[in-house]
Amino acid sequence: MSKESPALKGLNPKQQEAVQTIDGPVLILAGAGSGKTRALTHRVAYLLEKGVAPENILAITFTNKAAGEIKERVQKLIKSQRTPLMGTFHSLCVRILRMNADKVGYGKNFVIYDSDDQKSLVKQIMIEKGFDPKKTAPNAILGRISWAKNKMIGWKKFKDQYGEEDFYNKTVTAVYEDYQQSLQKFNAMDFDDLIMLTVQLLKKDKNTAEKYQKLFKYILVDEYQDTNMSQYELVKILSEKYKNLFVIGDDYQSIYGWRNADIRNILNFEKDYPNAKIIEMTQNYRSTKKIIEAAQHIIQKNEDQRHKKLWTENDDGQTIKIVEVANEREEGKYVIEAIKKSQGRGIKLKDTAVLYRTHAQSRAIEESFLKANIPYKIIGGVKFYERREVKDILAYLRFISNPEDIISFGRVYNIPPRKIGKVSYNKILAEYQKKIPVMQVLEDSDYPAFHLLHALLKGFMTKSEEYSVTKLAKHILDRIAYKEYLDPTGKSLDGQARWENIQELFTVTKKYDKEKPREGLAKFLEEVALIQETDKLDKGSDVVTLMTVHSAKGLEFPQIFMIGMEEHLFPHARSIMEPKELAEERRLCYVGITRAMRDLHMTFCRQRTIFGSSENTLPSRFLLELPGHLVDFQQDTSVDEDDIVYYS
DNA sequence: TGGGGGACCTTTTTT
DNA sequence: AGGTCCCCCA
Repeated sequence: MSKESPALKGLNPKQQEAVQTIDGPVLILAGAGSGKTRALTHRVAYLLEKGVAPENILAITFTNKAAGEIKERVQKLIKSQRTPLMGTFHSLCVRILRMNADKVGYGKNFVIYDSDDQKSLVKQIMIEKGFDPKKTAPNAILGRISWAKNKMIGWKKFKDQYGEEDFYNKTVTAVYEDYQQSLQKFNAMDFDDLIMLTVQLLKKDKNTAEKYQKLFKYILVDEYQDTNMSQYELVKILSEKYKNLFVIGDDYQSIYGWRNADIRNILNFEKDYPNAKIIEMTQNYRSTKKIIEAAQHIIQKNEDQRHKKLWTENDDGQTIKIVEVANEREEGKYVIEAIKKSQGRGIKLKDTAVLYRTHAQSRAIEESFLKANIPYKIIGGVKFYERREVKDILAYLRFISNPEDIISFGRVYNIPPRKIGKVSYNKILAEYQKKIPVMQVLEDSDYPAFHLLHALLKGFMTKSEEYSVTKLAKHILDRIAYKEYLDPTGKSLDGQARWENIQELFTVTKKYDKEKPREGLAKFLEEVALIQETDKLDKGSDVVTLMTVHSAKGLEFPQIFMIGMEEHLFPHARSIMEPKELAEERRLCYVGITRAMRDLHMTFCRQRTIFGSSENTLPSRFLLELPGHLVDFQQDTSVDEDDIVYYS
């Protein structure tokens, strides 16, 4: 080990190899807790140390938070004025597209639609085209469109390939075309477009492609097992010139197949990049031997994986607690009691996370925490940026930023109520189809309510040229009397909470107040569109974290509770029929178990309330697979007094 | 026009 | 059980 190199300090031999192999394609198979982030960070530092210019390094991570952390840690290792470009696939693509929007037929101030916006647009199109959104779920259509985009199949190609198939595909074909053209007309992109359009751009325009290929001499991709085909293509094109491509991941932790991630990207890496170097990192630094062994038991049943064995020098540790309870309330009680006991052993609340398979489980467990007065935070669920009040104000800002955005207008026109109903809105929509801008329609109308709205919005647009984002947002709230709209009496708890959410939004807008007004607004809207829930997770406050297993990926906690370990819930009912999906549930379970450093509790209920009615349940097959010497089974026979339990 | 009330449908995971 | 959608009345 070179003493001079801080980038190589404190690494095991495998990690050192990963850091030092800088030329050509490299695949790191990094088991859970094997120091993946560490290897990535040190590799960036090592490149800088070797004199590679920061702008020639591109690091793609799964979340913006991960990017931020790596940035921070790199700076601790090596002092550099400029930092390499680090971010998610989506943020990288936005960056490229902002500079080249005209080349793909968009204006450079395009907006990004979230799933809500997508859904309203699809619904609108379905109705126009005479499809019944109740018969064919808009989400199903969107799922198919997303699938196509992830496979780089645009609407024309989709029409050629699937346009004549079954009714479902015919519907998708019809909607897809309109959907895509509407997006372009609105100057809006959905998440999948960001990647697809970037790849299309680079394929079409060799000069642009070459520019980025020359720029990104060293490319690093984290969580490679969760990349989809369009992302795979993007990476392939960008790395074509220098082929200094470093990917890191773990096929055991591939849990985004439903989002069209393709596990074959990691399984076939050396086929795609023939002289690739492959390094396995299998020493785990996170968990006890028992936890590792349990995880290994779960995962080894999967075929079609790169079989590797995780090992650790850590202690044996405690046995895993498996707990049977009567129902969700008892489950909550068990979790609370166990947490209280663990506090006695010096485990802090922030050292603990409760993981569940579905968001629907969060409500019951949340109630237990409320009742016990133990502070907690929930990651995900109804996300901050999807809350009604936040979306309302964002819709105003988005429409001001981009008056073509009729979906945002659809949110704005009658909030708060100003006597413009669906009928009037449809008139505007009809005019809009004839390519008359919304603002024009409002102005030309002889309906007074339209004039008022026009004046209001026009005023906002003028102010947006001179006001900072915060000032503009406050101005809007003030002018539309939003606070009064939320809570006319000032007494409802709900209204207060909503108003507080809006106040919280200002902590984000403030970051952009120093920018030029319009630019600050655009940047703010962009951050909001791409932010992730786990990005907000800060280690500061001493509270228990509640989240789905998916959200827990990449995190670790001394104490983990996996609740609802029941058949049909985990593995989920929707996955049981399909071996591929079942394999993914298994990997998800593996991810959950390997989040735990020392203590792991897994609970299951005999009965669970599903859609309001109580159903009998069976323990998860995953629990039954754990060998006896690793687990400590505990049956909680106490029941609520009015619960009668039948259990066979 | 919009709010209230009832029917009905929902729950997988999210950038 | 809870949210959403739709219809009808004021």
